[in-house]
Amino acid sequence: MRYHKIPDETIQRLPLYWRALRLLSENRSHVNSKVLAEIVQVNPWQIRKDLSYFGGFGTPGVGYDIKKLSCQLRDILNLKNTHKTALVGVGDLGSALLGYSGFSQLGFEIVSAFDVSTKKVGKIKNNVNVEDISKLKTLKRKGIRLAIIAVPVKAAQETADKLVRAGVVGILNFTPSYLVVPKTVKVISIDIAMDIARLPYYLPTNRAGKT
Amino acid sequence: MRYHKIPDETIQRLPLYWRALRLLSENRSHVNSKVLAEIVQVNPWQIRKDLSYFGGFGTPGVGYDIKKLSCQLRDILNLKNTHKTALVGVGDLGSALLGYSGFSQLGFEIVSAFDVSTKKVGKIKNNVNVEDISKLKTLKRKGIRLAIIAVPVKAAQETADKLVRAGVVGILNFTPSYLVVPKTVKVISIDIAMDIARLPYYLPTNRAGKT
DNA sequence: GGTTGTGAACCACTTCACAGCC
DNA sequence: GGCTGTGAAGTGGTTCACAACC
Repeated sequence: MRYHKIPDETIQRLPLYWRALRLLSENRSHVNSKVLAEIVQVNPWQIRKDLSYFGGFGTPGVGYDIKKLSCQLRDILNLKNTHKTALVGVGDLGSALLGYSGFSQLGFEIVSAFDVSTKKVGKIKNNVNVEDISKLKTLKRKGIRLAIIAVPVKAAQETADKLVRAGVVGILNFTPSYLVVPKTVKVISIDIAMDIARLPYYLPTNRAGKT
Repeated sequence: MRYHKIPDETIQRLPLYWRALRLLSENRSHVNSKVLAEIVQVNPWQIRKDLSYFGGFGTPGVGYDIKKLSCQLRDILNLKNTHKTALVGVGDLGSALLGYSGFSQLGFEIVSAFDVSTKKVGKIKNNVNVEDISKLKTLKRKGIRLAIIAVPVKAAQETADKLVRAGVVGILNFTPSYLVVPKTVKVISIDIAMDIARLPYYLPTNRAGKT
């Protein structure tokens, strides 16, 4: 019954559990679903169900061994070894991402950066040398299989195509466009503008609009 | 039947429709659900259902008037007038957000920025004066009701509390923490790290793990 | 003929409830 | 007694199919 028809929603919650466990591990050795549930703001049975998709990690009457569960989640999420990552587009957003500690904490290491601007190529940012976009082909040789796209919208698909040709199998897309890629390549899109755009909907106004 | 029990998922899709319509409006005056569906990568009947929650905007046999629908979506999403917004935390991320054109395109205007660091206070970034965090109280007087939190995790809840006290009713939270706020305040959290963390799960490996 | 709008059917995730285990 | 793991029930968003309309 393992690894079979697991809801995407479950996969989305696993990192939350994992992060909570990391914090908990500083103070205690065990946790039950009720306590964990409160931290990540979901129901206890949701957590138990999620974890049960991958097998029983807990002990009835006791709860979950934090160290052990943490390790197993890390394994499931495939975060055990560090992932060398390339960044394409070193503009405002790209630069911010280069300095973003969240990546390294999760085991991502931006080892390569690319841009089209001759102004940026050759510069060194956060210990990473910015290369010309034409050097993308070298990714395969370097064993880099993950990439972050932080280029202007119009260049997004083209960049994705190049990355796929360079052997990239996972893409973090920060542009607001749907990328067409082979089924073997996984794209996760982060579209900040679209998240932001729905905030005003929920604000108190003269309208009746509410959930 | 208007404004009653509308799925959150629908609200999340409306901005996508809106953006697609903006692009389409440059070339044509009408669009049907099939074409729009292809652009935003959802099913035609999903679009029709979503729109039907708010009333009939289309014409059978013809489709949707792009200008009209666009305008109506903007109205539903409450994006008609610009929203003055405050930014708290002018670090890497905060700075990137200050230069982010996505905000202004949606009608958000960052008119005020705050930080605790004496190094940053007093500086001017992207035409915005960085003030000391203690000046947050002035938001109410200035009529600013939206805020972006881009501070370190530990300061997140404290910042949220201050913002609520200063009359803020909508918060964009870029920190990885659950914010406790009154029910009248809407928080939208953007947790980049958690989106990123699930990418490796989908990568082809020795494991059997797949959806 | 083409397309919308929508009640009904469907399906997938969530929630429940309890057997099983410590 | 306390807590997990899970089949079964419930719920709500998605998909369908077709009547209504241009």
